[in-house]
Amino acid sequence: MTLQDTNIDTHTESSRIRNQRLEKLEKIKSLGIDPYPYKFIRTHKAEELQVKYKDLANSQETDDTVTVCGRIHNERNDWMFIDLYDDSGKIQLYCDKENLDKKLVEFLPLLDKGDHIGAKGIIRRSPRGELSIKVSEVIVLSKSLLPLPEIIEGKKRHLGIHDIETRYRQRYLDLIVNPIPKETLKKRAKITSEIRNYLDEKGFLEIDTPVLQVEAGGAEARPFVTHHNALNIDLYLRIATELHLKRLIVGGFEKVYEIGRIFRNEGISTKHNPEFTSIELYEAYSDYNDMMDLTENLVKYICQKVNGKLQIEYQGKIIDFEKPWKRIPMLDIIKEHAKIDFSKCLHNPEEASKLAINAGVKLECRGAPMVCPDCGIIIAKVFEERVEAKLIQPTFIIDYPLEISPLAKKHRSIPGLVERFELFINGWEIANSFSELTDPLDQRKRLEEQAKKKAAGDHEAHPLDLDFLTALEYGMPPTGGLGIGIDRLVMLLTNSASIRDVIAFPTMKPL
RNA sequence: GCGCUAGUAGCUCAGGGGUAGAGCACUCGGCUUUUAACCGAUUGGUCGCGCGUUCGAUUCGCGCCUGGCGCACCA
Repeated sequence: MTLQDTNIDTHTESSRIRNQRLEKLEKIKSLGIDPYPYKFIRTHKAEELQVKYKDLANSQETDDTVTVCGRIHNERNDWMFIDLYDDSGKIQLYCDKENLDKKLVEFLPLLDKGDHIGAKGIIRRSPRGELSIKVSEVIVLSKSLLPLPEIIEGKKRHLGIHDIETRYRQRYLDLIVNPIPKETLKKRAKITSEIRNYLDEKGFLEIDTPVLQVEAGGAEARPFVTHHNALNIDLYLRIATELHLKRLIVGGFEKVYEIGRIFRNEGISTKHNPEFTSIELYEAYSDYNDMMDLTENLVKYICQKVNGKLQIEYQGKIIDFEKPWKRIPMLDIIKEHAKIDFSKCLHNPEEASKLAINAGVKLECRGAPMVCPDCGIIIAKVFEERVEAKLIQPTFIIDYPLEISPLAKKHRSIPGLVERFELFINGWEIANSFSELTDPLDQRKRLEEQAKKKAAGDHEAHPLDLDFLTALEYGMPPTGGLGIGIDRLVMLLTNSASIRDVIAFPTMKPL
């Protein structure tokens, strides 16, 4: 049900319920009570009380007066018992009507499930063992007009939503009634804050770079376009933070990072949201080997901090972060899984495509045959098709073909390859890293190649960022760079099946 | 973008070419130390939207909308 329904259609069941609550609201106001007051001071949260009084015996009553506040989730015995929830948990309120102020007894039926209330009373444990507050005062803190969704599981009725669409579209409802989304988002916050702790400790500086850009570079992806009215120019939403962070290295910062939202104008799936969060970091005087160590240590640190252990279960699969992570050259692992040896034909696309086709890999892009693919693209295709899904345990794939890595430095000993790695876990690419290309002339050449592709209609080719090339010409120190997809890492560490579960408000088509 | 699948009361779901069903919620009454409180009664629907077939469509057909899953693209 949407608010529109309640506003426009006065004949639905939901509007009938809303009207009943509006009548209660009016009655509350007519008693001189503000149903939406400004502030409430509580002495305890629910969980604090549960801990503090865990040893209180059944039927025991204390002299301790406390105040609590939260949302009513359930009520029993005609408002004799109220289940009150705050963000720490539940506490039961007990309204002993025989000994309660008559005004309060009359006021209680004006409440509804979903209302926020504040209550004052003494702590007791009921004869059946439920810690309760025997209330002397109850005030409304926010009158709720719409009913919260409830579900019945077996014999238990409780707040909840089954409908997945409602959960994502009205996430506030999901968060009110389901414990898991709240836990997942808490863990996500923990993950990003621990990443910051880890990097800040190591002397990295977090710097924000522009989201609105004249050219969206640093990755292969289609950008979103927007318009700046005063300048009367189209701008792109960034698809990576790479090129600006590298400018900061040129500028003299030696360790920088950014945790930021990036935007890619692509399809939506359980693993893709149009806006997602990456962390990119750059460290001067380092190479991709250093980045591999950093990645492994960082992810292990995060996993330990968030889950308290290094073995996790993801959708039925055990993933072990503890053992040293494998580091395998891309060509070797292709040889292992696809029985193709590309090492002798890194400069011979005809031979490479013959090997791929013989092995049964279709060289197609969007269903159409590839036009003159170069070696790098062929190798990447074979890798994606034959290897990627098998990389369940954390694995570094190292030394990528040059053509698919226009921002990475050429391999120091193997012609045709670059110093690049990607980290795979559960068959997903989690991280991407290079010994950053710092040679301004080589970089210019490679971006000009990309520009040609772009001109030929490849929407995802890298644009030519002339200022970035100028920056490199002033001199960039040897630098290791790393990018990690935060959302997928959070999915793994929270056992979430869909990226929508780790994003508070995932992109949905409007109704 | 393609394929499969779903949409019926506030919630969870059943049904099926002939007046639209259940449980829970809501409202009312009873009861009063409950935790699914309990007992009773009432209320509640454009069966996602549109077109077609039909005497008659919520049901059958086609199209559309929205979601889910898978594929493709990608991270």
